[in-house]
Amino acid sequence: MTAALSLANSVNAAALFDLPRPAPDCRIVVAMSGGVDSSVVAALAAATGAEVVGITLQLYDYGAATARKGACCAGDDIRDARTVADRLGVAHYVFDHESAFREDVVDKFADDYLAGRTPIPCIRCNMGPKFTDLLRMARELGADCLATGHYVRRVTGAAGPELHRALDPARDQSYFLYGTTEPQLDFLRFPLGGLPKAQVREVASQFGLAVAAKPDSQDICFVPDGDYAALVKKLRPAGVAPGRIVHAASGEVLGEHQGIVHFTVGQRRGLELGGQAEPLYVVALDALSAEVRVGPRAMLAVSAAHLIETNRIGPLPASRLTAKVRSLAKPVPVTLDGALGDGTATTIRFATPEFGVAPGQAAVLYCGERVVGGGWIDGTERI
RNA sequence: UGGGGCGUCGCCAAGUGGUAAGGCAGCGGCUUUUGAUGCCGCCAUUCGCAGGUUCGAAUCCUGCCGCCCCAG
Repeated sequence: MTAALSLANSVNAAALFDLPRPAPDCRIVVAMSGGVDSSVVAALAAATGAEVVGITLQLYDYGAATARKGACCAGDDIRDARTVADRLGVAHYVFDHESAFREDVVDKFADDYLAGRTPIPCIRCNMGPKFTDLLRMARELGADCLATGHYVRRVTGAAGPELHRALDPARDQSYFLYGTTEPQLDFLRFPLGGLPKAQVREVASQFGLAVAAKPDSQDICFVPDGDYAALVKKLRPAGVAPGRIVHAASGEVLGEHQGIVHFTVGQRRGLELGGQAEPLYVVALDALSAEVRVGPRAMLAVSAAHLIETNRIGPLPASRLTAKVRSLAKPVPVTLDGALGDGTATTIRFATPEFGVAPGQAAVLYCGERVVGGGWIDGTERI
């Protein structure tokens, strides 16, 4: 009671879900990872008066991961989600999604690294398990929408729902969601996109949720100890081979390495190349020769990036396009060289050189606060 | 075993009598739902070894060891 009252003063729960009918007639499925954010979403959903069904996908079950802080969707986190659901008095289902997660996310993660790319499993997880599989389950359950704890906003524009950056730029997760299709977006809700994280934790406390003080998740959830290279080696023992470290400009062999999977374009540390006048960075990775090419920072500058499998959300603006090549970065001005969306390939050109653009990462396009789309970086044009 | 040069932190490298710069690498931390970058902090009681001179030496002297170059 108290919780609901004080909540009413700070947040209008119903407005956050943009429901098609009066709340009591609605069914909201909430994707519950076991963390604070999705737990608060569940609480807010319950506060609307709608029927709430929490779903947790069990994505992996590495024993070592269960006790790890910052993980999600396995072991303790599933128990946390259940505890929250019980507390809120809402239904909660756990689905074993390990094999699909492994196929859609983990295997591709390993293969990308072996190919000299730097994957972003979080984006693939959103595209597949969460926004395809879980979303289908929600529809099958007769839900009116699927709500998640992502910090991003769904705004209804003239041409339909749009995806916008979170109000709090420090929490914005739009980079990880550029692949959301318009039909998916139509069904999705992101109630936290307009709230600062501090307030989310506050709401969690107000509802008496045990996860209120739980640490934020970080790193790759399915890598138990942060040693992702070890996981790749475990999954693809034959694929990890040592090789040479070569200067990208002179061709001089500077050293050796224990596998291309340990590196990413733009990386400085871990090369163990002493005696240099200035720091050397990984400029390129060659999977065939197992060669790591390095050079001074200036060699990281690129003028353009080639994108594949692009997605577009909403209309493509004529100008004022910006792009992010990594999650934490200010969007920088770009121009688009080609079409965008429907899986086509395209090229973005940076107004000023961009540094450390790694193939396998994503480029996400914005027009102001709106996410216009994005794609996987397949290659770059050096300056 | 003739001549010349060099030997300072894992690497590069200042410092030539006054009590060990800096860079690279490494380590730790901050930041972070990818990988990175970045930022902050730490990192040689000791200068190839052994003696000597001096109030005081990495810096001067002697010997030894090691490496390099030119002569052979």
